[in-house]
Amino acid sequence: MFSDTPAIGKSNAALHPAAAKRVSIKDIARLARVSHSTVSRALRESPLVNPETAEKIRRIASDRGFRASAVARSLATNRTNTIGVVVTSIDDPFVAEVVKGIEDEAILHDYSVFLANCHADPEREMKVVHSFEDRRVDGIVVTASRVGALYAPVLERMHIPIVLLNNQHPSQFAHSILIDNFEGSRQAVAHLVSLGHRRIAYIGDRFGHGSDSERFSGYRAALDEADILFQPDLVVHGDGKAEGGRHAMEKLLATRPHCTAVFCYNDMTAIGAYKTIRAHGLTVPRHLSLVGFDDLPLGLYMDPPLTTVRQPKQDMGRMAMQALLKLIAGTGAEQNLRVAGELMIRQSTAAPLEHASQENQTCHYSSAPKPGRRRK
Amino acid sequence: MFSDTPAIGKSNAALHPAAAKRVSIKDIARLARVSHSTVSRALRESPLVNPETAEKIRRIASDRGFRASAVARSLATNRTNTIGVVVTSIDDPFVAEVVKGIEDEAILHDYSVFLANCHADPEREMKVVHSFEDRRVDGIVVTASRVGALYAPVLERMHIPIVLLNNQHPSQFAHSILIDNFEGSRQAVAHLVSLGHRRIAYIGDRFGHGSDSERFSGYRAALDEADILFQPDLVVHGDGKAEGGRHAMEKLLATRPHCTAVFCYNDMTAIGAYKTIRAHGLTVPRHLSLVGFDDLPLGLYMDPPLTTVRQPKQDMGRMAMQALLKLIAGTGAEQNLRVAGELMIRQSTAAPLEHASQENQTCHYSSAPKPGRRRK
DNA sequence: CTGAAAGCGCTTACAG
DNA sequence: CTGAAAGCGCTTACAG
Repeated sequence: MFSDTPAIGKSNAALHPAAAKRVSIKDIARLARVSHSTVSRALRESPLVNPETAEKIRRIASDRGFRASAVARSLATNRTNTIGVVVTSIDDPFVAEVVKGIEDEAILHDYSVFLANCHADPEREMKVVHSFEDRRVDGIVVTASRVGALYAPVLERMHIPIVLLNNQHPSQFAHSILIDNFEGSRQAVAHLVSLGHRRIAYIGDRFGHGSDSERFSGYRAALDEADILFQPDLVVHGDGKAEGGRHAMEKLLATRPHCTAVFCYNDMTAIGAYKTIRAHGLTVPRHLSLVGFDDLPLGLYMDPPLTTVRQPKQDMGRMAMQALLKLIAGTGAEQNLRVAGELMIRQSTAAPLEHASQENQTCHYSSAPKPGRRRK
Repeated sequence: MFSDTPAIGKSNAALHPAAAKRVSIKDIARLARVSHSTVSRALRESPLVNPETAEKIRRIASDRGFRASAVARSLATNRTNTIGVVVTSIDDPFVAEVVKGIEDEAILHDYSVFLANCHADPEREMKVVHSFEDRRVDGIVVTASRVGALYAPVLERMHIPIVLLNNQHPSQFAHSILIDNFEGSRQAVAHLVSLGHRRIAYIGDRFGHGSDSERFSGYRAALDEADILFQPDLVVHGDGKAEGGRHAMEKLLATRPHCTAVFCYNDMTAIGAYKTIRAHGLTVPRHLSLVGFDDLPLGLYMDPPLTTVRQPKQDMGRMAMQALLKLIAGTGAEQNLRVAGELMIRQSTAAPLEHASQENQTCHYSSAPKPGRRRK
């Protein structure tokens, strides 16, 4: 029989000269002398096919290095087993860990992930989401979205579940994973209070940007709990990056009396603060205690290692994927998951100098200082 | 006409109850009273369609939020406009930057990128590559491949172009982008020599692992050029990570006489070395000069900032994508691109102490020390 | 400039 | 357990 020869590929190779002919399910069918339906079943481990036939088919397929086309399957099943992840920038250590969590979870469930940068540009973010729609991904996760709830109308017609991770747009969205900024910050500052600090500064992100206001609220709350008067001049703003932290710290060092501790919007801000502190010949934590937020690997290598609020980035990534999986399965409810941070106490925080030896470097604004420490 | 009503979606919605009916090219055709062929052409901006008709079709499509299925198109065209990137781990600052370069270049050419971790496990690496094959990606780039040339036979039948970036398998492969390890290391060490150092240590990766031997050769070459006798006890091995750097540095500090400078396999190794050096009450670069390799962002935040050999990671990513594009277009030649590193001189390197003030911390092994400096 | 037709490579009721 | 048939949503010669 002619149709039996190992010669593979139809004459349409002429149509796409560049593309090498790939063996298809039909080729395997011909070789195994069965219908392509049977091949399809055998390859998918359907119980509907005779075990011996199935084995034979699989052997032939494997011998030929045959791999069924996921794109053809997707067209037939209306599922791609694919998700899209849009990130601000992949070369951001925070994002990288989140993506790792997503990918690890995705692969467990036989999903592949598309990755796209949007450079924190809302327009690009929408563009990327649309390109994912074109690809018919089964779900999308967006980290640090700048669009957030504005998606709602677009999503309506897209029919693709989306979950937002640390949405930076100030509005609610049906499905999201969010770090508990308030509680994380409150604990960080409470830690400083418990060490005896009373003049505690806050270096925020750009004013009202991102999670700045939530973290600021946590800072305020901790102060209130300790009956420490809030001092507006102890609040300055950076830009969420080292550069901003450097400048903000300069401002802080220029105001008298000095603070004895600084809670930073995030680790990168703290990294910048270190630099300024060193430049002034001061030492952490001897002269100044420093706390960050995020727990980037970087903080571990600082001298001294940075006390910070850990965001379980990888877990958050996994959670996002799991939420997506539920939504895809149709068993997902609307929800905004709040993830707890964890205070990682390292060597950048200690009791203030004045505590150990009454130095004159700082003086008290707040009346009636509480007894040294305060424990929960 | 019945077929004219805006009612969209065929009755097959019953088959996939979960999947919401999507509007297809046929629905648009019905609304525009043209054939779906014409819709296809109009949407693809084919000159073969009447401008007015095209405009009308596009308007209708856009009103309905219609987005043509890339998967259907892929099946028809035998191109997915998709590439796969396999990385050891995405939460590695080196990898992240490379991926960014790839993605930026990909998006320019309307390509989407699949990302997959392989955890430096050759088996997983092959698995991931096969999953990419299933997805019919047009090309694949593998960073720090552990399989390398072993791919050859598999690739033969896969018919998917692959380019390797910093292949870690000690063998040649048709298409690769590689940093010039030898020359980068040679320059790094020559820099130390030029500062007056003569007892220069090398902390490698695990012996013979990765690019260790190439970087070691560069070290040797620089020594030879300066007529410095190679001292085996000045070569120790870490693991390419901070932990290994710490231990290796301990070993180095335990051998007498001390070295005055250390060239590290990479930045992470150097980061570990910093820690040990500080722990011994010594200071960089006063007591010891330190040079890394890679130029991770991290190095900038060290105290002092780390002198290192920069790998143009993003550029290398772009180059990999460009090479892939050529291969896909069929205009690619076999080639192994060597990329030049760049010595970034920062504050972790300086003249040795003995130079400034003859201290007794080190003594010379090599006979006939050359006159202090040596410039090219 | 337009439409009818064939085809891409699978899946899956349907009928043996 | 198996095969023939229809369909997934596009593209693209082919013939007007």
